[in-house]
Amino acid sequence: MKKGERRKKELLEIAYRLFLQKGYEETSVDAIIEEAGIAKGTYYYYFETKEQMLEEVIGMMIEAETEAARQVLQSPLPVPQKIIGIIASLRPSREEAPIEGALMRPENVLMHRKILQKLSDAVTPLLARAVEEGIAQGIFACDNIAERVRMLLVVSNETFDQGRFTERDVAVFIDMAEKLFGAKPGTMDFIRELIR
Amino acid sequence: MKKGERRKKELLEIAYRLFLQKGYEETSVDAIIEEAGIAKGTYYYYFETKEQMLEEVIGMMIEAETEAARQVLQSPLPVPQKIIGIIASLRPSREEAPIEGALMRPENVLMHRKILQKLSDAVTPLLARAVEEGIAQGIFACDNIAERVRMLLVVSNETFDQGRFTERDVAVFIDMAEKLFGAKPGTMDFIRELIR
Amino acid sequence: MKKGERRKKELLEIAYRLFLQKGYEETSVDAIIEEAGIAKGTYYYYFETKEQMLEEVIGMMIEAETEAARQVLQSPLPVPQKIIGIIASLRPSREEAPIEGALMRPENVLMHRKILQKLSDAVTPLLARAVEEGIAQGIFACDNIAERVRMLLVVSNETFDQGRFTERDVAVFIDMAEKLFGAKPGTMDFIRELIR
Amino acid sequence: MKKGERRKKELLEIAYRLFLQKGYEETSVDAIIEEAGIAKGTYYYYFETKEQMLEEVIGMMIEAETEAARQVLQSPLPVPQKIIGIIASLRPSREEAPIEGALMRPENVLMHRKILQKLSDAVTPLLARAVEEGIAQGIFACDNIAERVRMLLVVSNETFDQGRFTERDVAVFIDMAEKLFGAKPGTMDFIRELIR
DNA sequence: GATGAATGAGTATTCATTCAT
DNA sequence: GATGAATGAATACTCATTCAT
Repeated sequence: MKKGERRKKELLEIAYRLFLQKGYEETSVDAIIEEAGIAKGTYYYYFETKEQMLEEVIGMMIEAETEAARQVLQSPLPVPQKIIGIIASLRPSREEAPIEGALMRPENVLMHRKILQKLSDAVTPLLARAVEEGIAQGIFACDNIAERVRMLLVVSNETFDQGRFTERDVAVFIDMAEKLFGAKPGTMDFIRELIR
Repeated sequence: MKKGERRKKELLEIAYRLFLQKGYEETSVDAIIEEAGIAKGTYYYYFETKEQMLEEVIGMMIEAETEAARQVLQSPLPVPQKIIGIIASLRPSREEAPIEGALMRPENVLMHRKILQKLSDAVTPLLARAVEEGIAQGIFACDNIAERVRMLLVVSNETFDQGRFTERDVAVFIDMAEKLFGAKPGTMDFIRELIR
Repeated sequence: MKKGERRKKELLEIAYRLFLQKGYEETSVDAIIEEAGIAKGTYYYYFETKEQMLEEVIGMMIEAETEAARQVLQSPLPVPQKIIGIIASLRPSREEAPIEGALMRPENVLMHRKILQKLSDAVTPLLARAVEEGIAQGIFACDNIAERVRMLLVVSNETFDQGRFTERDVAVFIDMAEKLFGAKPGTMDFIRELIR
Repeated sequence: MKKGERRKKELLEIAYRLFLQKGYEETSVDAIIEEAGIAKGTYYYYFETKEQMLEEVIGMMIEAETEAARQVLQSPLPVPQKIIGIIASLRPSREEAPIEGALMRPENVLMHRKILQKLSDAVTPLLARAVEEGIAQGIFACDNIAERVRMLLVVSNETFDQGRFTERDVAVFIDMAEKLFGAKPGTMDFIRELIR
């Protein structure tokens, strides 16, 4: 990696952190360059606009997430665990940036949305493959796989991202996940442990 | 209603329209007062801050929506139709403000989110009552009603608000709705017509 | 004149002075507001953009110049004196703002050009009327009056605005002016005194 | 011509084109180097500042124009045709850079002015020689030749550069040109064809 | 109730220039 | 000869909010 590229990645990481902490709109270019200890011009040497930087930040994140998902997919875990594992890994705020609130705070809605959409697009085919695997193994039985996967993602995001969910939410989620994929009751019960 | 109140409501309606058209952040106080034909001072006589106005705009909307939902609930429709009817009425952009895109556009994500959350809070108990009715009638069979209702709302919003959904999305949605509430297959098939 | 209007005119005058001193492009909004002792917002309360302000500055100037020209036209001076008097009054840098160089300096070329064009448009009909008067009196004899007037204006501007002209320039100018309007040699000789 | 010089001339030509297209101020160094496919540093290896480059661009142009004028002067054309020919050749936008508008556009006023001034300085002596020739041939009869030549140049520039002139402008121009040099009426009538 | 003049901190972006390699 | 990363002062413009009248 060349000098310029390293610098750029460094900037992306700083920006990512600031975006999460204060929100994209609320993070000024000034704040970013101060944090990075560079001049205004240097910033604009690497990024054409602030928005373009956001795209790159998101792109970087997506790449990392999907890579992680690919790993899970290739692991020897049982299919249901794979699926839930991948879904669980999609919450960057948990592992990477343990900043309370983070993506769910109103200032971040825009970024959150963008990330979710792209992440969903990238991860859906991976999850679909896992479901097919499950069907082949007789664990699942369903059609319209991609649509079901996407629906599960949506519910998962909305239910768990807020950080505010009850045991009953989990119970319903499990019930729904099983029924979505036509699994036997109890197949997904392990989620209960996972989430706690 | 006194003169001042009327004026205030008028302002709220103008603001609501502008917020939908251009997004909350992108709508300046200047734009609002110009549209309303009033002076800056007058605006701040009625609203402490622009954000407070947003809250009131949302409040006004919620009230209208829940009132509509209450109407549906008291109607003599079959329970499944009631439920779907209420959910369908939650999309303000369709009936109230026929502005294409509107709430789903990125500028509106913030407002969208706020509205959805509050709307969901307000409407969930109404929907829950409908589900209970359905259980009493033997059409549904499930526990954790509130959680299930909320999940359905989430999926509905995410799936249909974007305006971009396929027949397969609808099929999966129907399947899921039936299973969520423990209804017999086919109970919710009427949705297919409704949505077309 | 209301409070706001007075303020606006004051700003226009300050800006005019600064534009002449430093050139339009080189005069920042910051410089103007500092000189005027007002806040950024106040400036933009009165002017939508800096360029719009330039238009207004120019408009103000044109108005003053043409008014002066009208005065000369109504005076009891001999026609040739009227014409030359009006042309002479068109050089704002001389009487109004005795700033050396001023309009002719490269930074001001743009403004200069704009002013000259508009001034020329406004003053040409006045001068044309004077020429017609001269024709009626048998002093002049020519056709295409407007075109001749405009040509005289052009030459006058280019020759005398630079401030660097010789006696021979004056002699040629006089000769040309006489011939342009078909006057007898010597009719315009008084210019020699005027310019010195 | 050495490698370095060739490169420099190439840069000057690119810059000249860009300056005409977008104006000097509006053409950034970045734009120039991108077009030329060189690095920032290389640019500053050849030119100390952007303004100095402008001077060189203009110098290059002047040289080309005066060379053309010299050619006309040595040609066997009748004197009036020589003079008008030279004047006509001074409009670079016509022959050299067929960019509509070009020099007359407000962004270019500065460069235009600089060019005109220098061009005028360089060409005046050549034109003066032509006039002297005309006097020797008995076609012209006048004094203060240099001043008259310069005045003609000024009028020509202002009248024809804008592209917007009427037949009457041409008529007045011809009349004035003849009188300026003391030529017989009709001597310059050929201009009418030339311009059409 | 209503006005509108005034505020000023804040924003993203531009660009000629430098210099170590 | 040539590179390209780095600079930082400068710029026009926005906008929610205040307050004396």
